[in-house]
Amino acid sequence: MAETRWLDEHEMRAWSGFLAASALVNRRLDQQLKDDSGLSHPQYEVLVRLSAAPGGELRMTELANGLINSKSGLTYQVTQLEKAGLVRRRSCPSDVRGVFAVLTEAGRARLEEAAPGHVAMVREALIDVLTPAQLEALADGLGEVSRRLREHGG
Amino acid sequence: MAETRWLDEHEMRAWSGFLAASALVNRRLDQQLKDDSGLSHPQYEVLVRLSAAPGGELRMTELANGLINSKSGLTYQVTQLEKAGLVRRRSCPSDVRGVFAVLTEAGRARLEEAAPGHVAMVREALIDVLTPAQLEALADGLGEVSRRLREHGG
DNA sequence: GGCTGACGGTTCGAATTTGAACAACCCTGC
DNA sequence: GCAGGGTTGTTCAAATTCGAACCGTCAGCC
Repeated sequence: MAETRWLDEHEMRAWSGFLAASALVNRRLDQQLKDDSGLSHPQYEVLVRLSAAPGGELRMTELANGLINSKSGLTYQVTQLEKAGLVRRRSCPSDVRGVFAVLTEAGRARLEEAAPGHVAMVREALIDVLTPAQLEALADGLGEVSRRLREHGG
Repeated sequence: MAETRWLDEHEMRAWSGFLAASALVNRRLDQQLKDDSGLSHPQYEVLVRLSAAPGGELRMTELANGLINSKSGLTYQVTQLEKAGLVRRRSCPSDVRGVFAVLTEAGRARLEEAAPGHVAMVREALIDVLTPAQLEALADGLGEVSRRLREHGG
């Protein structure tokens, strides 16, 4: 193995900033969502994805891909959402194994109710803190970072 | 309440990039650390902070501040590290309530063993993917973001 | 001295997460 | 047809997380 290239001061600053911001923003968002509308951040994410999908439904696998948690974590969250009546399961006609998660009316309503507060918090915690240049650097840089991790890791 | 200012396309790109990168990088790091040296990311963080502190020891509260997890989470992790012999607890002489977490020799050794692989992964996943300009924007922008969240939230 | 309020760390129960194991199913090539 | 290999979603046990409650202690103040 090659000699270790340690992080210089610049790199270290970026790394710890990223690490801290990542943890703090996530925590703050989860807090806000739970207090404001009784949804966890993972649950909110599921609802958002479903609402953006045609017909308000997605296969479990598609939902898990590029999402925060593992397959089993998704099963759990969808079950929770189903108990709350915000989502229901529908089996796929062309593939018996397949399962669609479908956004219910109540789910869409709940999402629309939660969205404004969520967006406001996203602005307050992250977006409105950054300069336009930083915003663009973040979009480009972190976009590339996640693209690579997605490819390389499944 | 004011009209909701939704995210425009630029802002949305930055936000989802941040969200995805945050989750993916964290997951990848945890994976690498666990496979490579049997430490979780939170545990590694604790060791790093201790090793950087004078005397290799810190009060629990100081350790919890600006760290990823809650007080009780820290208690748990320190207990785990103590079981593994990488850290030990020492009560504070001037304040009976206080507890120091002290890095043991084994702990320092384990950290030195784990560090190169960890840094390599940090580079691969994040640092080396970014341009110098992006790196600086990240350091400045996210630094400010976490500073504010720390102040405003405890 | 004794009261009051804040602090430091742990304990507790409940919720969530993960990877591995599993069962059922699809598809391809023969 | 039908064996083999990869998918799909769930189940399971174990680990981790959090917040709230808690106990002992400190500091200021009368």
